[in-house]
Amino acid sequence: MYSDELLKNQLNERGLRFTPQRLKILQIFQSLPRGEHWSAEELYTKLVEQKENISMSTVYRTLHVMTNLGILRELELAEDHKHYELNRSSSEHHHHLICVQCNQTIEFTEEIIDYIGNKQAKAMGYHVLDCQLNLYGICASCQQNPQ
Amino acid sequence: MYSDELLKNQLNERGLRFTPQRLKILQIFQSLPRGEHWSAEELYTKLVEQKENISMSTVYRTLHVMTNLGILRELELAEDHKHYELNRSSSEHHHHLICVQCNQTIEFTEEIIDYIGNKQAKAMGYHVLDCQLNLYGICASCQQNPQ
DNA sequence: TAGTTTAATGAAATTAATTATCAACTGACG
DNA sequence: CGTCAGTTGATAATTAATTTCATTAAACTA
Repeated sequence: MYSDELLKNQLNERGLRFTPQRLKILQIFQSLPRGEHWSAEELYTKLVEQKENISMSTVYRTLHVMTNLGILRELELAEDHKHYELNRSSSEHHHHLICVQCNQTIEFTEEIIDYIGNKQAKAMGYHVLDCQLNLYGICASCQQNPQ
Repeated sequence: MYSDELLKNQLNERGLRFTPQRLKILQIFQSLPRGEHWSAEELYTKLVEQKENISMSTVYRTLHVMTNLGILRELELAEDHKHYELNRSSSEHHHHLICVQCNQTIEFTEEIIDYIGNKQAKAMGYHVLDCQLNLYGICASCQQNPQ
């Protein structure tokens, strides 16, 4: 889990600033159940509900900053917009199986994938931020009811 | 490699039609070097160059159809739009390592990933169309020159 | 092979997500 | 406390992608 201090340090190390808006957004993601991912729009709606005055611009900017710090992961699943979720530790880290017909999305954990991914990336001199295996296919139900 | 007949059969099986536009677009992807991926815009430009009268709507529609048939793979890499490439056989199948700072993209092959992905998907009753491992990180060069 | 049906196409209008702009504000740091 | 530079909010602008609909043409059938 990210503490306020950890977020502050991570931002300041990069010359970025620790703001109430960024903290609030991180806290919302931390409060979500494991595996739940939100769009920018959904996050904004939640902020409005909570009477937080954070603009849509700031929402988008914060999502980018936190993704580039490796705090959040940006998911491109079936929908036509991005989703974000907390980038959890390896044992809680998961991947996605997506039906291209009905958009059903199933999460699964397979630690060997992360191990191999990290190994590959490090071999190329990369500092890894996120490792995503996306499997696209047709679910059992859609195979029986085509179209 | 896809023959005209194979494309026609695959389309007709699903109640879809074999059209000159779809064939032409498949042929273009088949002519690209391994690993080269194009956006809808780039494909359209190529078609205009070749004096093919295919509309942008048809380009988008064809890309979707072929992705859902498993003929093409839809990639969401560093750029802000999708890229497409031929979905090649497993030994030529590759994954992507992307620098979130400079957008450098490196391809790599790791057959074990595809093996595990297929196993997982089949265990859930899925018919697999594509398996994509995306690794996001910061390349060696960007680690030295932050920002 | 002509006739019927229904999917596909092209052109234009439209949508939705995301990004850019810029003046005002406020963290970080000395 | 004061300065500097990054951040914010409001709005405008952009861009990729989708929808609409009249027309065209594959696929199938008699």
